[in-house]
Amino acid sequence: MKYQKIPEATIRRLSRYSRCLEEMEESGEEVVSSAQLASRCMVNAAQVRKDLAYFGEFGIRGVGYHVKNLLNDIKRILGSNKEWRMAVIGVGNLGSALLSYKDFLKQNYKIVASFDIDPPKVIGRVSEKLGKPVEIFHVNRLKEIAKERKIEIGLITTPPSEAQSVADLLVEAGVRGILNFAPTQIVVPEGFVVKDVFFTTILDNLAYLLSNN
Amino acid sequence: MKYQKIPEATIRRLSRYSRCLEEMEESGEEVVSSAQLASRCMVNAAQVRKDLAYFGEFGIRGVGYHVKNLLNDIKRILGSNKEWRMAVIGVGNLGSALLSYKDFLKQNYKIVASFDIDPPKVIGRVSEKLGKPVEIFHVNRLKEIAKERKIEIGLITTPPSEAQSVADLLVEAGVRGILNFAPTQIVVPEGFVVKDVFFTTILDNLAYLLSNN
DNA sequence: TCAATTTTGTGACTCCTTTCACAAAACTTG
DNA sequence: CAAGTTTTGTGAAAGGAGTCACAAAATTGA
Repeated sequence: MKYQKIPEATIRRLSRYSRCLEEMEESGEEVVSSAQLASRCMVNAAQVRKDLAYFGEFGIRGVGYHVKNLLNDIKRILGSNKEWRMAVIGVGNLGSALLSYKDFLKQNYKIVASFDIDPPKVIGRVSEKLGKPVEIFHVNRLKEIAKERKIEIGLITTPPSEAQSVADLLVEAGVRGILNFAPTQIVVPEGFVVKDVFFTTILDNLAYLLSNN
Repeated sequence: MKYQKIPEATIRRLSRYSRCLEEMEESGEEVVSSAQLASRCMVNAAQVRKDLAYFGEFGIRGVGYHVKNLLNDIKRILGSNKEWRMAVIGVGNLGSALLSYKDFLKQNYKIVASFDIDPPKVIGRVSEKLGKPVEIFHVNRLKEIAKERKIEIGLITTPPSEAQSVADLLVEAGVRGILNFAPTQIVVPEGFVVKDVFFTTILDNLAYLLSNN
């Protein structure tokens, strides 16, 4: 295998494979072929093999892939085998929903702090939801707490008007990854990564497909 | 302009242009060039023009595009000019956050009903949040209410274990569009459309980028 | 009115992604 | 152990998507 640039789409699919493999592992399946995994993930079997080929050889010809091993390998590739420490900034409706979002716990994504301009307002509701409540700090302590708690990813769930200034704070605090739920484009320096989650963009997509089919 | 298949990516970008144009309209800008719009949306100027060219000619050579007209045209193309009637199924933390999600109101996406297995549990919290509270029905009334209220898009925010059966109900009720927040693959017949919003998939993406840069 | 300027719309090119097709490798069975 | 079967890994082909570069169209100003 020679080195090549890895397509963004490949990474997205790896995450999908990872999820499917987890389900398979839970239901006790030990070996899986590229064709089985592909049909489960709604992709082409050659695609599965090619995606994996970017990173090495993981299968046994004539047999397939060991579910457990492949899952580990994919998680190692994605970097989702380690625990990622996250903070939520903006503890409104969406923010507090994320604080108690169960799928984060199953995967290795852990929210270790949260921030708001008006911290006390929601403490009660959040702590009642979880076994171990996530503390809510005032935003002006973001830099301090982010360093202290080694936060690596920030989830921005503020109103759009505040998103860029929160992003600036995160950058200043050295938080290199941002998941932006605020429906506005934010800009960060080289070396930092922003991924947007814009519900209305996805709805626009759906609306287009529904209008034209 | 001859007919061509329109790339999925083009549709996503149109939604982005739409958002930028809205901001421009609000700030009183009347005319915009492809270069300006492009830099604002972080894409190539030729890309903007090509995306639009799939659907016709909207600009004036030597001048640019009229913000207002272009915005209308794009919304018409996307189908986001009409009001879309939606339902939330699964009124947990995420579901109720969506019920009071402000950006839906600004765009033409309206939640007109919600469903849960245990409807009364959250009524108080939801209704207190909004001017006009969204009613919560028992899931077994989904088909009935969906038809009555002309629901076109369903937002699935149940636990993953229930997602497929909820999708089946939506299909049965003739709800053609599904936005799936439950972290599991769901299957629908030809003619129905599912878009997934998997937070952990996006985090996996982020994790990969952070691990390898 | 006409030359200079601006900016669109688009054919051609390049680059990237997916699919195909088959040799190579491992396992199975008699 | 050898022939048959299965399934991987991968070069080559096909298919899409993004960028470039320029003619065409509109405006401006003298």
